[in-house]
Amino acid sequence: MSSALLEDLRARGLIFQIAGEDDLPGWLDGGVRTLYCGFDPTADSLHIGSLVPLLMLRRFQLAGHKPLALVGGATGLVGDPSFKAQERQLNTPEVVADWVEKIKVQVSQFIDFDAGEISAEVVNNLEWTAELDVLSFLRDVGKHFSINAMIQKESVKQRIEREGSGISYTEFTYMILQSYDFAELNKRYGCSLQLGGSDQWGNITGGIDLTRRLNGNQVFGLTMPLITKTDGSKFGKTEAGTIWLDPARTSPYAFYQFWLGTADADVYKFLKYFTFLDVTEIEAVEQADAERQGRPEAQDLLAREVTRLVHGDEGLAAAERITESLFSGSLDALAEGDLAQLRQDGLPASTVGRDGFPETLTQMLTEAGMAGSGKQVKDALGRNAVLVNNHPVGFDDNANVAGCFDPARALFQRYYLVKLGKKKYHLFEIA
RNA sequence: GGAGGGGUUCCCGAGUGGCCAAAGGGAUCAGACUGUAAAUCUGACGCGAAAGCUUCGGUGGUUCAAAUCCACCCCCCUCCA
Repeated sequence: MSSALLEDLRARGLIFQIAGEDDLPGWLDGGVRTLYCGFDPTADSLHIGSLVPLLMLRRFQLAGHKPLALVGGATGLVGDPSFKAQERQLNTPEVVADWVEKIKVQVSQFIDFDAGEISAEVVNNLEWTAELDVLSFLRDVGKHFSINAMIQKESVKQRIEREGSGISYTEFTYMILQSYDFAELNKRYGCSLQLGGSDQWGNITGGIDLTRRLNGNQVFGLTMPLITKTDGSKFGKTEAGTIWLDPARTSPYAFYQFWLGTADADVYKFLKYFTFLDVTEIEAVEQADAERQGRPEAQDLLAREVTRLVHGDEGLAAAERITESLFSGSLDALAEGDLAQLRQDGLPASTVGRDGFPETLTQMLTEAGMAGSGKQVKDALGRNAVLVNNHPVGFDDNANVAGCFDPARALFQRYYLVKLGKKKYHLFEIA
């Protein structure tokens, strides 16, 4: 392997499989190459599961190649069955079109559009599929696919074999659509490499075959490993749900906290996956952490780097301000402006009128989103896990909301910082 | 179209007339221990502060009593045509 980029990716553990392995290094070293990775609009925002491929596009661009980010306006209408246990619910074309626009914007922040020859581009596969008619599709594209081969694909096998589920013709066709994308991008842009998660292997090799048949060109595929956690739980989900890239869905603060909570067993691996720090640098951090007893520094580094990548310096600053105030500073140190700032920065907060108090604290905290149900608040109250401006409140105080939010306890006459459990904070401004 | 199997609380999965808000596991939440980590242990886990209220694909019915029985309907899977 001669390409320095591939060496680096290999060292980061970012390469799972390569199609065309023998020729890929030479091809990459031979000049500016065009590559793509697709993102289907399954929501109005991507989540951190798409982060590795997004950063991957950037890694290639930094290495001197031209990245195309494909937003699946067409494939998003069909639904990818790869390794999915169940058939997916179809969204309306209007909804998908709306999501496409949002995801275009999101994807764009990771790649450079003003880089001359290697400027990135965003493309939408609806462009070349919208007016494709069924008969042409069947005759010109479908003819190249063998059902016998398709049902052998691991990605749809469980849907075909597993009792209790099934696969519609629609989803089964997804692979052909994606394959067609590759062939089309090859024709239009000379694109010859597709990146994707390891679950995309089948779709990618399908595209490679089709491109060879349709255009007579050799093209490549590269997949990244599925991101796993040592403890076996699913990456990217937390108590609060999915970690989104959209700050309106997951605040920079929550985002930062997510990375900060990475397990030791995963953190060095994640540094390699999710940051642009040198592998040697990451290894040095690991070494230093191992030699020092106690709290490692890697999580801080990871949280900082990734938050900056996704939310910029401002987002990072906001996240750090909140974290600093809540977890290391004392409340007394907070100035009035700080509290307003925390709220602005994305600390969960709400405004309640003093005469608008609900009957019970359980209601109040549940409504604020601090717990899923009153039972959970009740449990926390019973264990002294609820603090209002650092004063513990117990189950006896449940019906005494006004007492819990005693004006004498307020910060600056109106702020109450409520802590439930070890990590959940909510700022109440009592008007 | 025919035959068979199945739809249970977030997920998996028991439960075949009362002892069922429904076993068990997972996930999740809280506590202890810690490093805002992991592992472990403890508690909670339909909703409700409580009284109580609402669940077992849907609708009706039988019964003092149904997730469990009956009828019809919807959906999924397997095999046959």
